[in-house]
This record gives sequence, structure tokens and C-alpha cells, in this order.
Amino acid sequence: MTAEVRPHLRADARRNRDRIIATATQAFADDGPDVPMEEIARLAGVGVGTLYRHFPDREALVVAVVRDSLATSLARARAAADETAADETAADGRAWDALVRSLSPSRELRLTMRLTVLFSPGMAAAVRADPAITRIRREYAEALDALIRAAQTEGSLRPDVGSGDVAHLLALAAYSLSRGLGTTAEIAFDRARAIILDGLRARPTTPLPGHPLTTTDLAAE
Amino acid sequence: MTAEVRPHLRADARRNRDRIIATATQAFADDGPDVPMEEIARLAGVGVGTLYRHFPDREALVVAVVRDSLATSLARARAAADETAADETAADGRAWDALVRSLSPSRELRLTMRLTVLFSPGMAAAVRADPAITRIRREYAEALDALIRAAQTEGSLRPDVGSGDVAHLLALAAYSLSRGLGTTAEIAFDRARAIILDGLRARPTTPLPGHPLTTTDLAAE
Amino acid sequence: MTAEVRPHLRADARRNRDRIIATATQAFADDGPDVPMEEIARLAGVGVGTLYRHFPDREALVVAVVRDSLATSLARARAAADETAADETAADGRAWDALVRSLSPSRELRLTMRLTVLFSPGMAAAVRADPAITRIRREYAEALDALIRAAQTEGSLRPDVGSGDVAHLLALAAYSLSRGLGTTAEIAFDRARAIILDGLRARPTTPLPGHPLTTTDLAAE
Amino acid sequence: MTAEVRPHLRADARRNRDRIIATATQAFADDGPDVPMEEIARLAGVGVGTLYRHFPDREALVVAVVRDSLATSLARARAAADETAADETAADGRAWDALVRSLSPSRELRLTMRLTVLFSPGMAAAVRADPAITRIRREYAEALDALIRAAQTEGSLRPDVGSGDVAHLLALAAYSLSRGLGTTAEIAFDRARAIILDGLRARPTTPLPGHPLTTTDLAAE
DNA sequence: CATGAATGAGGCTTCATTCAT
DNA sequence: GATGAATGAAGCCTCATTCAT
Repeated sequence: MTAEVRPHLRADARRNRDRIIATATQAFADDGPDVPMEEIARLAGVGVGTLYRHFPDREALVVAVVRDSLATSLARARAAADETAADETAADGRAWDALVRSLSPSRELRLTMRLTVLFSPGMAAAVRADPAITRIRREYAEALDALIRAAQTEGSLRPDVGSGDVAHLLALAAYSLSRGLGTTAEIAFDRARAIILDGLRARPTTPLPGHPLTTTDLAAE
Repeated sequence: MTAEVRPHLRADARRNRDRIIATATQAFADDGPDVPMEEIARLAGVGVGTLYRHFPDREALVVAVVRDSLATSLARARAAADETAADETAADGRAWDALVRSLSPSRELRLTMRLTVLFSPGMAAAVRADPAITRIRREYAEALDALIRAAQTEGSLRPDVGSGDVAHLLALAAYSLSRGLGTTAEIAFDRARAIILDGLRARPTTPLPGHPLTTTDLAAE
Repeated sequence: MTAEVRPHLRADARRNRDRIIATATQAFADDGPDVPMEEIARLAGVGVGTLYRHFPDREALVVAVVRDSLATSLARARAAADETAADETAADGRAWDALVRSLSPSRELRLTMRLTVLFSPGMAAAVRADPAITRIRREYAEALDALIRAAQTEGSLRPDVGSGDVAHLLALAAYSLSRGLGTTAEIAFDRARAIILDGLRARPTTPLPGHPLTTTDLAAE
Repeated sequence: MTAEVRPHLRADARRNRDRIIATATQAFADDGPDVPMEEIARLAGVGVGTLYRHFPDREALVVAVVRDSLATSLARARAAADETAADETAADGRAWDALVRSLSPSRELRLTMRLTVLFSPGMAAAVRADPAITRIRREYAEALDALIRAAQTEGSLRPDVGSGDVAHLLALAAYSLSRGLGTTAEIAFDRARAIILDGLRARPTTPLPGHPLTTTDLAAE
């Protein structure tokens, strides 16, 4: 689950650290961003002291949770991309297919994106300020850029959108994840995604305002 | 700003009540749903006691804020609808135009929708339980239903979507409102909206999963 | 209900004052000594402002309630005493009979005595410091003293007790008034009183410690 | 001072818990049932947090105080009873002597009984609802019942009273404990108790109303 | 290192009292 | 005079964080 390596950490300590992150992720998803630290420690089966030994304060824990989740998601996305690239049987529209998968973020990634909305302004700033997170976001953005250029080259994606636009729509779809996990919510999500994809595939009707957004444009927000 | 009338309320008290609601709306938008009551009181220029005289607890204040915002938005939407109906110059595609406006919620409505996501489960439940809010939501839903049927009849809206789908996409767009108010955010919003609209106008390519969602489907979520 | 006369008070103001005292007495009896001022005002059908016009603070109201109750009780006790004194048919043991009546305080007096126990130390001090209340207590004590001497003279009351002892026992009996008004409570009270009376009538068996207490001894407590 | 044992509690925590109970008992006795929690914590030399760690809310603290006090009193009463039972030199009237001791509750028990009168209805209900307290009260009642039957059998206690009557008189005497600790108060208490005892020893003169009360009758009140 | 007890700042709410209408 | 709105100090409780065991 953890994608960053901290060299000098005894096996049991490492196990504790991982369990705390996993538990916190689940707790944030279940109970929202205000779960008390003691509750997280309890759920992880450790004392608060241990929690604080690994993460000096709540902010550090939150950053670790987001970092871990993004790293995992990125790793998975890359693995999938490699498989796809190696798949010689794919028809044309291969770049479009990859883009479609980008708009189908894993449940875990969606939870993380949702969290970043729910966290308080201070937490959100801390998350954005984390170098590792920044790096992962940049790599995501680069991958998305490549995908988009390929799809536009192959003619399957409308030419007047940029990676910022797609990332934005991706984020929108992800936010829709409601706390409840009903299948209705999942169906609503899938339907919305399909409609958005049709919008992305469409020939432009009326010109979009401004110019194609890059992910950098969004980050400046 | 206030759309509900409480008959027997001294002028000064009424003024305070309105100011508290306006201040709280702003404070929630700026600092999230956890702004301390005392902070809200301070920003409104009143003592905590006054705040609590008008709203017996935090829940009551939140409900009042949402109710007020929704009521205002509904009133404006209706006024706009009347004007539109009276506009004899509109080309064909009139229903579509109205639908487009539905996907352009006012900044205030967008803030409110954002709030409903941010509130804790308890608050969200209290908001949903409020009769006035329930009524407004129902009226909104009914208006949207009519709009959608008309647009589908005139052929401008794809036939495989329901009011629930549109409401969902509307909500997605609204959530996108970031805390910051930069024009970039506004442009990103407008571009996303246009793309979504293109998706709604599109001839279906691959069939959508499930069946057209009604707003009732969403509420059951 | 009010036994003190405040000369220059308009009739309606006087009526308000009386109603507030009566209401407060009832409210203290029903809900304990912490009833909010606003609640008392509401029950009395006046605004808080009016309440505060008549009684500058909570202490003043409490003192007025106790004073009024004691004054009424004293007046009634005197009226009863006069009637008794005039009753020529009474057998011997007349002083004893009067004493018995002393140990049967009216429901109102019992409530008041109970209140003085329940009030906070500060309130209790304020009550004890009130000159009118002090005077009434003194008059009560004097009446009790006379009664006791007479009863001891006629041989119906054991000689080794003083007015302080009787007042103390009287207070004990009064405290027994529970909040609930069940008849069981009343019967328990009557039985306890009868047993205490038997104790007062008894020939001493073992000598009592100390010496007969006067009411002054008690007040010094 | 503490009679209940909580097995798994660190020594220092246990010490704190005990000190908090002792301090709270004293504080309630001195300043009434409304002493602020923070004041209790301060007097106990701990932070509020510690107080709340041991007792989740004020009610829990009050219940613990009463439970502890009653348990201690019961334990002492039993120890005394055992000694008495072993005392072969006692003259006849042994049951009566035991009853006399029952009417001489320890200072601590008297404080506790006083508290139960002073507490608000809610607190009183919580105290009555506590299983440990209920058990102790029942055991007290049973012991009193046995004592009373024995005394009536040996002819030293009037036959027309029940355990409820004695418990009631016991409570009355206990309530008399004034806030101040003057020796006058103690003497007044002792004298009142002696008089009440004479009343209990007396041959009935006029019949008591109702029938002998059991402790169950009182509890139903 | 792990544990969980202790701390205290901070948020929510109540209510005695004051003051504008 | 009467009214009830406004005020803010004070009490209850929670929880992030520190520290002794």
C-alpha cells in the first residue's frame, strides 16, 4: 500500500506505519475528515503515542494518507498503461481508450480526491505544499498531457481542450462519490462519466471561452 | 437575501437576523463548515447571545442559511424563467436554452450546493429534514423535469437521460467551485459546463448503463 | 399573598409584582432553585424587563419570595393562635395542642423551608441577611418560646428541650417534603411528625447532650 | 475511601481517580451540587481533561461520588455490626442498641444523604438508576429490616413502625447537617436524634396514620 | 519503542443582566 | 412603565498533543 520507502525502519514499526495509514484512509472515507486521532489509533490497534511517533501531528498523517493513495494510484495507472501499450491487438482509437480509463479513476483515487475537498483550508494547503504529492501530481499531469495529444492526433478527442480541462472534469466526476456506497451512486457516476465522454468526443458547437487549460493553469487557481 | 418572512419581528431584530444569515453564508463559503459560532457572530458584528437568540443551535443556523439560499435561487430562477417565456424573439431550441441556463447556477447556489457536500452527516440530515428545504428542492426538481421533457420533445436533448442525470451533472459542475474566486476557476467552470452540454446534446454513442435517473432516484441515494 | 406594603406603587404594578412573586414561588417549588429568570417572567406573563424593574437581581427576587412566604405563614399562625386562645372549650393540654400545630407547618411554609436548603450558599446568606426576614424569624422564635414554656409549665412537654430543639425538629420535618407530592410522602411526613411528637412528650430516658437549645443558638450555627 | 476495585488501572491513574472522588465529595459538601467541573479539577490538582477521562460527564462523577460514599458507609456499618455481634457483654436490648447506631450515621453518610436531596431531578434519577447504588441501598434496607424486627421482638421498639419509617427519620436527621461544621450543629443533631429515639421507643399514644412503611414504600415515592 | 494518562486551549451553549424601542 | 433583543461571562465538554511509565 505504501509506495515510498523509508530505509531505516524496523519491520514492526514499518508494519505499524502502514496499518495506521490504511486505517486512517478508511476512517476518513467512512467518517469524514474530522475523525479524532484517538479513534484512528484505536481502529489501528495502537496507542496514540505510537501514532504520534510516526506522524508528528494530524497534518503529517493527512499528508501521508494522500501521498500514499496518490502514489498507489499512479503506480497502478502506469502498470495499466504499460499493459495497454504492449497490447498489439487494440484497434485504432487506442489513445481515446486510454483517456476513457483516465476518467474511470479507481475507487481509492476517488476517495482521496474527495478528501482533498473535504479537508479544511489549512489541511488542503499542507497537502498541496507536500513535495512528494506535488511530484506525483506533476507526473500524472504529464501522462495526461501525452494521452491528450495522442487522442487529439488520432482525432478522437476534440481539439479545443487541454489537460487542465480533462483533469477538471475528472475531478468533478470523482467528487460525485457520495458517502453512501449504494449502487445507485455508482450508476449515476458511470452515466455522468459517459455523458462527459460524449462531450469530450464531440465536435465543438459553440466555441469554448478562454483557451485550452493546462494542468498548470488549474494549479494556479 | 432573505426569502422567508417572519411576521412579528422587530425591525432591528430582523435586520440582525438577516445580517447573521448573510455573514454565515459568506463565512461557510470562505472557511468551511466548521467556522466557530463566535467567529460568525463577530463577523456579523453581534454577540454570540444574539446569534443564539435567532438560531437555537448551529444546526438551526445552517438550515437557515441553506433554506435562504435555495429560496433566493429558486425565486431568481423563476423570475428569469418568466422573462424568457415572454421573450418572443427566441429561436427554436427554446427549451434547450432554458436547460443551458439551468446548468449555469448562480454563484450563490453553487456555494450552497458545495456546502451541502461539506457538511457533516448530521448537518446534512438536518438540512434534508427541513420541510421548507424539501419543498424548494421538489419545486426545483419539477421545473427541471418539465424542462427536460420539452427539450427532448424538441429534439435538442438526448433521449436517454432523465432529470436525475441532469441534476447530477449540475451538482458536479457546482461542486467545482473552488474556494478561491480567481477568474481561472470561473473559466474552468464555464468550459466544463460547455463540454458537459455538448455531451448532453450528443446523439448517444454507447448505451448508458441503467436507465434514465429521476431526481427521486438521486434522493434515495 | 404579599404581606409587606410598598406605599407608592400603581395598582397594575402592584399586581405585576404580586404575580411575579407567586409565580416564582411556584416555579421554585416545581423546578428547583435554578429556574431561569426568563422562565419565571414567561410564566408570570411579563417580560424580563418588568421582572427586573421590580427586583434588581435574582437575589432580590429570592429574598422577596422567602419574605412573602414567611410573612404569610406568620400571619396565618397568629390568626390561628388568636382563635385558639379564644376557644374556651379546649381541655387542658392547650399549650401542647398549639405546639402540635407548630409542628404541622403549612405546605407553603414547608416549601419555603425546603427552598432555603436548596439555594446556593450565596443565596442562603442573602436570605439570612434580610432585615424583614430576620424580624419574622425572631417573632416566630418568640412565639415558639412562649408556647414551649407554657407546655412545659402544664407538664405536656419534656423539660429538657428548648425552642431551638423544637425549631430544629420542625425544620427536619419540613425538609422531608419531597418534590413529588404523592400521598405516600404526606403519610410518611405525618407518621414522622407523630413519632417526633411522642419523643417530645416523653419523659427523658438518657440525658440529652449539651443544654436546651434556644433559637439563638441555632442562628449562630 | 474507595470501595470499588477497578482491576486494570495504572497506579497513578488510580490515585488520580481516588483523589478526584475525594475532592469532589468535599467540594459538593462545601459548595453545593453546582461546583464547576473545572473547580473540582483544580482542587484535585489535575486538569479538566483528566477529570473527564475518568468520568465522561458530570453525572458520572456524581454517581461515582455517591456510590463510593455509600459503599464505604455500608462496609463500615458491617464491620461495626460484626464487632457488636461478637460482644458477649451486651445487656438485653441489644437490637435496640444496634438501631441506635443506625440512627447515628457517619458524617460521610450524612453528607451523601444531604447531596441526594440537593441534586437536580436529573442527577437524582441518574443516581437512583445506578445498579451499584441500587444494590447498596437494598442491602442497607435489608439490614435495617432485620434490626427492626429484632428490636420489636425484644420489645424495645414500638410495634407500629416499619423500616420505611425509621429510614425516613434517619434521613431527616441526616439532612439536618448544616453546611457549617460547628459543634453546635453536632449537638443539635445529637439532641434531635435522642428525641427521635425516645419517640421510637415510646408506647404509641394516638395511632399513626396509614400503616407501617417499608423501605419499598419510600422508594416508590 | 509502545502505551495510554494528563493537559489545556477552544468550541458550543446558557442565562443573568442591560438597554433600545 | 413594559417589552424583549442584545450582550458576554461562565460552564460543559472534546480532542490535539505531550509526557511519564
